[in-house]
Amino acid sequence: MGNKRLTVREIAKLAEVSVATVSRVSRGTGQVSQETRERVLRIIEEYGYRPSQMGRTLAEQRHGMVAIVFPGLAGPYFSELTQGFESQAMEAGTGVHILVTHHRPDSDDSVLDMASRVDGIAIHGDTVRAETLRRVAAEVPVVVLAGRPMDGVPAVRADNSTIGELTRHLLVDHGYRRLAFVGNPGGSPDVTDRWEAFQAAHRQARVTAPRNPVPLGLQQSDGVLAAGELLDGRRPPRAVVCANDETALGVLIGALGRGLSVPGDLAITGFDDVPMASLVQPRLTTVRQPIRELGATTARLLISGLGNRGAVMDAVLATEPVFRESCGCPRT
Amino acid sequence: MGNKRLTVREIAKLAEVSVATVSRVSRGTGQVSQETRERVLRIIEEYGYRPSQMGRTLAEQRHGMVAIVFPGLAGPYFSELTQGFESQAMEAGTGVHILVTHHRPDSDDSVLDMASRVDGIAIHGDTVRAETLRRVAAEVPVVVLAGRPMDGVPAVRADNSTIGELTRHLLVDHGYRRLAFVGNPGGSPDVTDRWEAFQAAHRQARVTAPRNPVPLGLQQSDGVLAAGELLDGRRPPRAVVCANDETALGVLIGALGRGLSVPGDLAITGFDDVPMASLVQPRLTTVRQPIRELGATTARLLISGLGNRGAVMDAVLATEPVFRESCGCPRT
DNA sequence: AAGGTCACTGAAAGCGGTTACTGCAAACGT
DNA sequence: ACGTTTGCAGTAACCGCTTTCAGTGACCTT
Repeated sequence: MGNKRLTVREIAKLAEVSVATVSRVSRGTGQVSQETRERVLRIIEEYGYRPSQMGRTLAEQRHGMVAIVFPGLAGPYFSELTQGFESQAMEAGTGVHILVTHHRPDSDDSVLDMASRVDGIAIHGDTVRAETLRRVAAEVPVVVLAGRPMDGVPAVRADNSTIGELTRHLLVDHGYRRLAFVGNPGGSPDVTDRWEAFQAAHRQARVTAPRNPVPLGLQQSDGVLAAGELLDGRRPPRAVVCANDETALGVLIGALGRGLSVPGDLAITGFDDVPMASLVQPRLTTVRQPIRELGATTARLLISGLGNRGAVMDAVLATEPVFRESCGCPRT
Repeated sequence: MGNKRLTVREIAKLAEVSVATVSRVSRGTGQVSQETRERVLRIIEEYGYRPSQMGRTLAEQRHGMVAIVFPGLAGPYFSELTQGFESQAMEAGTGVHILVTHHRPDSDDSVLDMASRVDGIAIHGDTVRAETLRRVAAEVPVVVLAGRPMDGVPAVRADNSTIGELTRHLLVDHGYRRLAFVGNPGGSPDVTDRWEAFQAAHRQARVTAPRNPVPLGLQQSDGVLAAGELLDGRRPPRAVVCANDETALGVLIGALGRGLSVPGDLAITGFDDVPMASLVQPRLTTVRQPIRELGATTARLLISGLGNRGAVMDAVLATEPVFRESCGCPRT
């Protein structure tokens, strides 16, 4: 186990050729006679030689690898995002390095460090400080994922304003009053946008919006916590607009567990349209966001951007409201 | 953006010293006079020089990086695992590369490729073929995570047999008959173990076990699907033993959505004791598994094993049953 | 038959660091 | 006063691979 690997030179010696020829054979470039090629291949096969990536990287001046930086990876959102990103990277023959910050304060260092291990970095909104973002962008191409473009760093994001349509639907079409918003606007640019769209919809409908959101995280357990906070209080809301589906599902579980009827006693909406959203009872009204496409677009922009600068600077992907039963609409 | 980085030689020229001195200053080794050190540091600061990781790697013959290979990363399990692994790696000053296979057939290549980019690899059970595992282990230290040791490759795992205690509890203490098992034993060594412990408990209690499990994945949505399959059939089970908490929560949601009472009409148990397990209503009876510790132990074993061979070969972490209300026990 | 083309192969120069070894001057010991 | 230690800095040899450039026959052309 862990035997030291053979190098080109050793293989070259064994095959009685020069290192140049071994390199040509192993990467299939240049011309090598049929006979020599076979001899070298036999030796490579026999000794299980695989060229060292670090040697290759150093010589080629490229890593064949990009990184994607996340705050955390719980929940289906990041899973989908990664898949979209990876599938696209794979097509370009590029590896993907996933870096999770877990909101650690020293994670900015890791990101900086990463800059000299990859050819490009996609950074999820609000995972590193602006200063760090600039320094990283000075070394390698960077794309902001689910955030706003900044200092010439392009961004890819989804249209969060659609949550305003959902809010309008609850206020106007269903006539609900006293809505609550679950999500921490300070936590990510996405949630900031959504909270603002929620407020804007209230203004348009001339209904007073709640002064504060319920500033919790984006996981299902946060939704359950939010349900406790909202429903055990003395003036529970009539409807809850959640920053994402996970928290909406948490609120739903919390409400059902308390014997409440959804949407009868409490209407609930989410954002993302994860698989669970259409599986629960009642099915969740939400906003469909092309998460996988978001990841794929980011990867494309990042990888193509490695060559040519100054293409798309701010890709905003369309989203659409999905009306199901959790808001009070009849099943169609 | 993306300017080419400065090299040691350029910094050396700017600071009017040799590359050796720059290297000594930047890594804080060897002796350098106060005066020279300050001059070099000033230049480094001024030009924002950061030594290239790949140059360093090549010279030092170590990457300062280990990898962890997962089948996917949906759900809290992998999130916890990663955190445990990373926190431990961080203490050792080692970076972590996360590789997600998504069950792609060509992912074995990525894993092999990874072998020349890191100093060690932790591979989650059943994510790569045995043959691949051997080849990787021939190049770098490898630890199997949540799987069995193999061909001299050490493993770290949790004691899955405790699910047998839970099964016994349902059969004997509660006297339930007609249990179902949700999980695909072919999907991972963990589920294999759990399915076997489930069957063994039936034999011990002299109750006929169901012939087949409900072979679905480990995500919450799979649990909802399982609920559909089990509860809409003509002989629904009295209790469901799920391979993990996520599916158990899915089954719970499915059952509640159908207007069933849990545990009155259907008892449910899980495995993992994720945060949600104690938040839902009724709270979930499950097996507590030290997921974070599992990750941490794996990292420790992997990183320490880089130096000395032949230490622990099979670490089995203890687990314990957690009896709450979803199995039918009264709330304590 | 001389000159040119072509296919193949090897020697050597990097890529960006680290570090063993060497050199030099100043300080020290006897 | 002379040899020795000590502190500091530079030269050059790697680390594993790619690639340019040059060299060598064999084969064509006129």
